[in-house]
Amino acid sequence: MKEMYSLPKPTEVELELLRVLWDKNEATVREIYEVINEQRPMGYTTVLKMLQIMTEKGLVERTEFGKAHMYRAAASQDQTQSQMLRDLSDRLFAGSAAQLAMHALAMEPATAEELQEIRRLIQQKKEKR
Amino acid sequence: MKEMYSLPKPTEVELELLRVLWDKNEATVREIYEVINEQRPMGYTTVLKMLQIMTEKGLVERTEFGKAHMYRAAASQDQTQSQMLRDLSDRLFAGSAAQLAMHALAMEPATAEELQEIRRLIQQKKEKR
DNA sequence: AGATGTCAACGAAATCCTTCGTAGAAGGTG
DNA sequence: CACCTTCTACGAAGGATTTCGTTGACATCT
Repeated sequence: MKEMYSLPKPTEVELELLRVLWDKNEATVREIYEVINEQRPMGYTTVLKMLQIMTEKGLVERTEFGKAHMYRAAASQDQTQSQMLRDLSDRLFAGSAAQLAMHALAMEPATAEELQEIRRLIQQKKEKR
Repeated sequence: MKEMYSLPKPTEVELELLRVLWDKNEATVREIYEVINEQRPMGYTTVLKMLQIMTEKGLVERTEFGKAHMYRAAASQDQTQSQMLRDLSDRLFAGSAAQLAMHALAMEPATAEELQEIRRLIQQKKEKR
C-alpha cells in the first residue's frame, strides 16, 4: 500500500498551491511562485516555506532535481475534492452528500452538458438499486 | 436592509454551535452547552466565549432574557449552506457548482426520493432555458 | 579568486482559533 | 443578611496558520 493514512485537510493557502501543482503536474518552487504571485502577492520564501510544511504533512512529495527541488501533489485533485466534499457534507449536511448535491444544483445554472451528465449519473444509480 | 455586509465564514467550532441553534431556533448558553457537550466535551465557558466571539462577528444575535441571554443564528441554515458551498466551489471546483454537485452525487448512493428531487430540479432548469 | 545570483533551511513574528480559569454581578435560600 | 448557584465578562495560554527576513550552500560570471 502506498498511502496507509489519509492526508490532512489542506488549509486555504495550501489548497491554492495544490491547484497550481495539479495544473502543472510537477513544478519547482520558483515556477509555483511565478503563478501564485500573479493571482495573489506572496513572497518566494513564503511559497517555499509552505511547500516545506506541506512536505512534512505529506500533502506534496518532492525529488531533488539539480539544485532545485521538484514538487508534486501527493493526492490527485479528484481524491482531494472527494475528501473535502465528504468533510463538508458531514459538517454541514449531516452526512448527506445527496442533500449537498441538491443544494449545489439549486444554487446555480448548469450547462446542458452538465445536466446531461447528472442525468446519466442518476440513471446509473437507479440501475444499481 | 437588515444585513448589509455578508457574514464571515464560520469556523469549525462555530459551525457546531450554529447547528445546535438552527435545530432549536434559539437557546441560552446552558442549553447549547448541554447539547454540544454530549457530542463533544467542551467546557461551559468555552461555549460562552465562542458565542461572544460569534456575536462580535455577527454570526449570532442575542437578546437579554432575564439574567441569561438568548442566542439565535443570524443567518439561516440554508443561507449558510449556500455560502459555504459557493466558497468551496470557488476554491476547489474553479467556481462550478454543477461540477461540485456531480462530484458529490458520484460519491454516494442517494435515496430514491433524493434522486427524484434531483430529477425535478433538472427538469426545472431545463424549462428555464 | 571575488562578486553576483539562486536555492533550501531555519527561525521568528503576527494573526487566528480554541480552550478554559478566574472574577464579579445578580438572584434565590436559610 | 450571609451563602450558594448561575450567569456574563475578561484575559491568557496553547496551537495552527501565514508571512517573510536572514543565513549559508552552491553555482556562474568576470
